[in-house]
Amino acid sequence: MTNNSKIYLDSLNNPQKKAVINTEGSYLILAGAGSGKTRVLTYRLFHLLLEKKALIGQILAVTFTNKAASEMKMRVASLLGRPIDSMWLGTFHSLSAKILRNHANLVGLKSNFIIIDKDDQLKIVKQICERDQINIKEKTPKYYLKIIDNYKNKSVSNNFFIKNNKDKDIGLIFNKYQSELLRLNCVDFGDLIIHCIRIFKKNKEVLEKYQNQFKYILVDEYQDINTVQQKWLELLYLKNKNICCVGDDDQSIYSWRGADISNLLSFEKNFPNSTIMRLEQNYRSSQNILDCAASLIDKNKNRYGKKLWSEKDKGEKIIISGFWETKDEAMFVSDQIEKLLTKNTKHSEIAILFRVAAHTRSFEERFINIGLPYKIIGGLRFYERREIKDAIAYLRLVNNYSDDLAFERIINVPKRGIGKKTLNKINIISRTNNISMYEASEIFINESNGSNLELSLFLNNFTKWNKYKKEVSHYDLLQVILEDSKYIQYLQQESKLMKDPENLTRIDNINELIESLKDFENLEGFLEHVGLVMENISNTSKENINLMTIHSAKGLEFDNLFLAGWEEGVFPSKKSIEELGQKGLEEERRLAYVALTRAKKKINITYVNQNRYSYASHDYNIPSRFIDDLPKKLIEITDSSFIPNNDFIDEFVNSDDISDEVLTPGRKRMLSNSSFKEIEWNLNQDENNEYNLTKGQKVFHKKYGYGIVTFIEGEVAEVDFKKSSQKQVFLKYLEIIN
DNA sequence: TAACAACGCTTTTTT
DNA sequence: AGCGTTGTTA
Repeated sequence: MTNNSKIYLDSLNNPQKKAVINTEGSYLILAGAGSGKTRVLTYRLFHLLLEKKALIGQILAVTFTNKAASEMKMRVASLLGRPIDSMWLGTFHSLSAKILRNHANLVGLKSNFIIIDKDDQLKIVKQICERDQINIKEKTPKYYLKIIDNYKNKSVSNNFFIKNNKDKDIGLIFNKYQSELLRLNCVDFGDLIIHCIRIFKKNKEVLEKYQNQFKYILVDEYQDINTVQQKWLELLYLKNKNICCVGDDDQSIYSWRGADISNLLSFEKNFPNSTIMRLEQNYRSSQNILDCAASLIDKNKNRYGKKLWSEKDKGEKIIISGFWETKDEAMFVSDQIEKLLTKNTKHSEIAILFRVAAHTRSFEERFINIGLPYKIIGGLRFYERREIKDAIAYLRLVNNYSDDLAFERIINVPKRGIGKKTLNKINIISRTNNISMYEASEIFINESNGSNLELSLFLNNFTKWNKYKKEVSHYDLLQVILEDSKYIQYLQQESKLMKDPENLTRIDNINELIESLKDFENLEGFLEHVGLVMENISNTSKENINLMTIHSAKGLEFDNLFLAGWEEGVFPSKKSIEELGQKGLEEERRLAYVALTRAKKKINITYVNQNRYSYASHDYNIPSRFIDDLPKKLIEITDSSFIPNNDFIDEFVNSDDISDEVLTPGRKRMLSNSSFKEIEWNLNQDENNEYNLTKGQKVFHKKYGYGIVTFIEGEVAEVDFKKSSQKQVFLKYLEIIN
């Protein structure tokens, strides 16, 4: 190979180049945010192929999400100029599923096993509790499931689990849960990997086959892998011992899912003779943003430590704004966004990040009002919607009559008068004869001389659909099924009754599902995809503003970033701190670090004083401590609740009646909307005159709580607050307490 | 079996 | 406050 043909290496800096061309041995690449990690990974893959170190099928590349996998696949394919479909590139789960399908019999499964989701898992646990009469008052099925799931992130052995739990019920439930999964020919997410490891350990020849096949292993987001995944990697690595893991300890944000940074910290132990490399030049963010992020993450104690630097300009300060209510926050952000849009900023370069998925709501309302296009990434996942799961359950059952979980889901949807009693009888037949519910219901009908008309109609339909399956395309099949089963009719009826406005979109979702079916060659392919892909289908090429949680923003970047909900309790999450103390706080801080480092140019942070959860409206939130962690010189704070004359309010109060020019397009649209009502600004100065505040008066303040007035001048009072020091506050924000 | 009332829990993050 | 789950009744 001449140097000429490696021209692609010229676009890399030196550390990056080293990370690409050192192919033999074990490497840990500590890649800071925005340091070109993905680039290094794709180039490394490309390099391996170009240098003929390995064939496409001899590389194992593990990513964190399916999205990342398909993106990498695309990038490498375009560098290479040919498709790389035969590369083993995917998530731990999808790769494990692929392996497991080939050797399912070795762990007592059939190769057409079904991958179940949380709902199905929970259903099984519930059934077990019911059958064994386990009290679920104090410890709910959800709790048991959580323990099982957590355990499956940590260990491969079932026995260990039973031995180490004092709670007898958990051991019992765990055992029954596992045998129930086997009986139903199912696996949960954790099992996918665990079964693989079991196969590897018990069957040397299988393990060797894969060990020999995978000459090179690549792992992305290494900081977020759990103990079981680490074991999986170690087994496959042992033969060729070429592994390259890329990660950033500062961006580990999945400990609640079993991610264990100690994997990263003990890399040299797990993969002996390894080399650690660092990528510290940041190509993404302005210097100010980097400095802010650095000063924040510096507060964490448990970290490798690295210093990111950039050749970019200082850039703009981070703007921090506080509001009373969530709708004020949404309004401010949407106005800022409209300003950006008038400056020809692309929608796709704008993102709003949330700690909690549910908090997108007030923003959505606002965007719908003013007609801004947005999309929610992550959020309510498409495949988790009720109607989608129903439709898929029909498909699952047509595809495989012994899919009992699918059977139970749709046997009475839409209502066929087949309730608990009938179902119970079928269930008993199924269990005593060791047959599927579907077969059991055939027997049930024969025994009852076909008296259950609805049930026999249901079964007849399936016989019919099963025939269709061979004759028509899978998307036509779904259409037929949904009509024959009167499912569509049922949705239409529901939406007519207006019980739930959601029902209108349900039919749209079904249509979208039928459309997306066309992307798959056959039904089996689609069902495999659905089992593994928990992400939304994003077929919208339209320009949209991006709304998502910080977790799902991992790996992404945007010019303009809005970070909403930076309040104590929300972010850092109260729950996280309560459950894990200092550790929890550090993870929250890493999350904040991830959030900040998504931005290329500009960051707006917002917080809201009033508690977001109105059912507990007695508490008021204070700004996140993470705001205090940012260097004062690099930020600008505007808190409308304390400075009523700030720009934001001026602009709003005046803009409606003064000048058209200040009106953003969205605001115009909204004002022309008859149903729009102006937001009530709590700025009525006259009210304050009614306050007869005197020195020594007990008062309540929404932000600082209870206190005693020590001094009054004009509109401002000095108050000695119980929970805080002496503060100067506006009279109008004080409530008199008698 | 289905409809309705009562109750209690929610708001962390996802393959 | 609003949802889903459980219990009660027709």
